[in-house]
Amino acid sequence: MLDIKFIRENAEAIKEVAKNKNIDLNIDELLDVNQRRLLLLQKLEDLSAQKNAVNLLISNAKNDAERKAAIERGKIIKKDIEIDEPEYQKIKEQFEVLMVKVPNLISADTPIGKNEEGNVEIEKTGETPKFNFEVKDHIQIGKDLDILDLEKGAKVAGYRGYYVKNEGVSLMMALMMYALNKMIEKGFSPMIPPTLVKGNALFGTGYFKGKEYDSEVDEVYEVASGDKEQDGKSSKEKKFLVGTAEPSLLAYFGDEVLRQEQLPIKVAGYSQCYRSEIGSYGKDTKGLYRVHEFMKVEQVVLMAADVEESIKMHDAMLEMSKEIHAELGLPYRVLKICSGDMSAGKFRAFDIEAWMPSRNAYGETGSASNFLDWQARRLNVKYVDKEGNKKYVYMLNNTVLPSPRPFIAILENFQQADGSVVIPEVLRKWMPGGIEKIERK
RNA sequence: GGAAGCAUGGCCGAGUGGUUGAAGGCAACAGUCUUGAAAACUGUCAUGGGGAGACCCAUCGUGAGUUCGAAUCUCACUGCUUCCUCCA
Repeated sequence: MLDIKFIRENAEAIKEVAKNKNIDLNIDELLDVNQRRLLLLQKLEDLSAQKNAVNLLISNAKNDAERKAAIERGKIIKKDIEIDEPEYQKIKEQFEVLMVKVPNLISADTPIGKNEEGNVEIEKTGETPKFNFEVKDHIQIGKDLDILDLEKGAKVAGYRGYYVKNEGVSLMMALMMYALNKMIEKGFSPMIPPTLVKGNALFGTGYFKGKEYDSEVDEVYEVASGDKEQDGKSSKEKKFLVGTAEPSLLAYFGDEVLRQEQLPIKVAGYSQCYRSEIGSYGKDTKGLYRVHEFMKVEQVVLMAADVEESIKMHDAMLEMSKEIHAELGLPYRVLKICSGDMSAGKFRAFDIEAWMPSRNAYGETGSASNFLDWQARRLNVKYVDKEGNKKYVYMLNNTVLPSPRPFIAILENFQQADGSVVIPEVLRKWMPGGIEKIERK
């Protein structure tokens, strides 16, 4: 969300961003609705002022006649207010629906592009492996080593379901432990946040495109049955499954006023993640690449409102992802995300992609985003700066490691001629017995 | 499962129908004093919105209601706390 004053003063720039982000929004309509809203608001406020004046007359009346006359006048004003009030509510709602759609500006270095094809590769590191034997994909490797079972996954969980088994479990948990410990070393506080949350956490972070959840466009699961109240009835409060720890981690600070000395706040969350994958039915239908649930370590930062500093922090977070990929020995590349592939709230974003031999391509394994204060306005998270002013904090987030895709990359990149898979050295301390490779039984 | 209570500014906390947007304290900021700091003293200090401004409007968990007038009364909702009971 942006400030309406800012929108008014920068209408042309925002129109440009909306166009570049492929967001269907008429800024002129918003400004017009706002004009009408303000007109009505002024009228109502004027009536309220009259009413308040009459109230004062009543309490200071010298005699009964004076009092009675004032009371009568009060009643008339009240009627006028009751006529205009519903009209105002209506236009206010219209205004809010439009406001929520307004995109954040994009950084000067963000490439302009229509869609993901406009993303710009800014770095490519590591040798992609050459194999002198027939390369298998992670599905085959997983089956051969008895560490992955997709048939049973589909049987029990349906489309995109999966079971991880045996050393596969150790490997996946090792990835999570490694990522979490890495973040603790980097000064992030670890958290296990809730994954079943109220709508506001998802609205506040921008995962709902509108004010309310829309199952047609929002890639979020709504839980069908609410919580049970004390009286045994179902709660009316809707609950949702998060697609990342980010909403839970950021909403933790919702409606709070922090002190500048507390900033930056750095948190790393480990959570299960749920994605309905709406709108990607035909995509990546095989294997672990696109699944409905997985584990992930996510990092978020809340910091003082300084664009330059936030860009530095954003870059530093990307560096951590690069370090992790390098330590795992995965060839990777970094993309600068273009306007058309950026969601409404983002100011600047990178993806990191690891090499996946079976795809003969890089596949996304992480995404680092800088939202400036766009999320903080929705979540209402402020801080008091050194001069005593209240400002919205800046919020950034980045994938530290998701569980399935790096798992794919490891199986496929480190497969050996004998069918075994070598475990990256940094993960071995989390493997039972410290094993160096997963071998066929 | 039973019973009671609470929700006020960055924090704590007073306030039970009419200049209460709200006492007091803490924190913060500015100043005096000091070589500097601390202490002490003085002052400033809720948020959002409208207006060029004087100033005006809204907000005491949320929503509705009673009233000419609500932080204060009524109802619903949400959250929290305590006690008993039960279970680990």
